[in-house]
Parts: sequence; C-alpha cells; structure tokens
Amino acid sequence: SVVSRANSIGSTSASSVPNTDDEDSDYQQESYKDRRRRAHTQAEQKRRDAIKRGYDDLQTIVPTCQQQDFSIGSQKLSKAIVLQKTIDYIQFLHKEKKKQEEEVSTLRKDVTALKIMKVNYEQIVKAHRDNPHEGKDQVSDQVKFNVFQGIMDSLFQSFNASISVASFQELSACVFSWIEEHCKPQTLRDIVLGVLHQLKNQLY
DNA sequence: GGTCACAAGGGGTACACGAT
DNA sequence: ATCGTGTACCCCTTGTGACC
Repeated sequence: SVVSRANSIGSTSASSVPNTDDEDSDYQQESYKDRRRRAHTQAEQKRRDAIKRGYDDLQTIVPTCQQQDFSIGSQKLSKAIVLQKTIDYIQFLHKEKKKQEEEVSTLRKDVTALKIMKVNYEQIVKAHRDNPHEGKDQVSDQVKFNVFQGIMDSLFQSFNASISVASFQELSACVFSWIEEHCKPQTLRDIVLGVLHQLKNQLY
C-alpha cells in the first residue's frame, strides 16, 4: 500500500544512517518478520544490480549500442533499446557467419579445382622433361587448316541442310535440334576421322 | 535463497495553454 | 515571442508478496 511503502522507504533511509536511541532499540527488538523482509530487500537489490550490470555490459559490447550522437553525449540507452539493438546485432552476426561459410565453401571448391589443374600441369611438365623432343616434328599450319576446313565443311553441310531461317523462333528451334543431332561426340568423332582419312589419301 | 510480477513513486521531457 | 505552469508520458528504481 501507499502507507506501507512510504514507511518502508523511510525506514530504509533511516537504516542507512542510524541515529536515534529509539531506532536502536527498535533494531534490537526487530522481529523475525522484519529481519526476513530486510534480507529479502537486500537480496532483491543484489539481483537487480546483476541485471543492471548485464545491461551495461551489453551496451559496452554491442557496437550499435555505443552512442554515436555527440550532441547527446554519453547518455545511456533505455533497457528496451539495448535489448532490441542486441537482438538486431545477433541477427546481423548470424547472417555474416552464414555468408562467410558460403565463401569458405566456394574457396574450398576453387582449391580442389586448382589442385587438379596443378597435377595436370605437373604431368605435362614431367612428360616434356622425359621426352623433350616430342612435338618438334609438328604438323604444318597448312595441314592444320586443311583439317579445320574439312571439319567445318562437313558441319556446314549438315547445318545448311537442316536450318530454316524463316523466323527467329524457327531458327532457334532448328539450331538446337541441329546441335542435338549433328554435334554429338560420336558424330564429331566420325567427322574428324573421315577428314583425317581423306587428307591422308590426298597426301600419299 | 533466487526469481518474478506488481504497485507506487521519482526524474526527465514534450506539449498545451494562459499570462505578460 | 517568451515565460511559467500544469499535465501526460516514458523509463527507471524500490519494496514486497508469491512462488519454486
């Protein structure tokens, strides 16, 4: 009640500065109930101090809780704001962590790919070291061109036969079906073999 | 013994409003 | 326009009963 509260506040301030004999004698004869009440009040104060320290610590630790408005100075934020900012900051950290984990995953894949490339290059270097004269008797540019021309001619024939350019839509459809039909690995292999065979016959 | 919920009250601030 | 005053509101602290 209002009265009991007023009394208790009075007794609190008086207990911090005990001065009269009256109060001393009161203290001596303090009932069990009063002692219990005082202990309880003290314990509650201790608990609230711990909570307060927690909020102070949060305000120190959480970057967004540190006052940036210099016109306000070092004014304390309300508890509700400290809590909200802390929640926001934790969510931000979670997102950062997720982003970094994804980055690590991507980098791990890159490392794997680079390791494979490294092994391949080492094999090439080794092969070259073991047989340094390999490739010296390379085919001429003219022969290379003839092979290329032969392959392209063959592809163009099939392309020309199956492609219609009536409309863009039709062209797209034809190109896709041409790729499916005439650019299969087996077909390309046959074309290349055919061209090489033909050139061989021409040369010899 | 620790925690929670509640009521009461204090301090600070923004705002309306009348007096000057 | 300026100043003093009353009021509402927010936030915090404190004491205390109830509960585990």
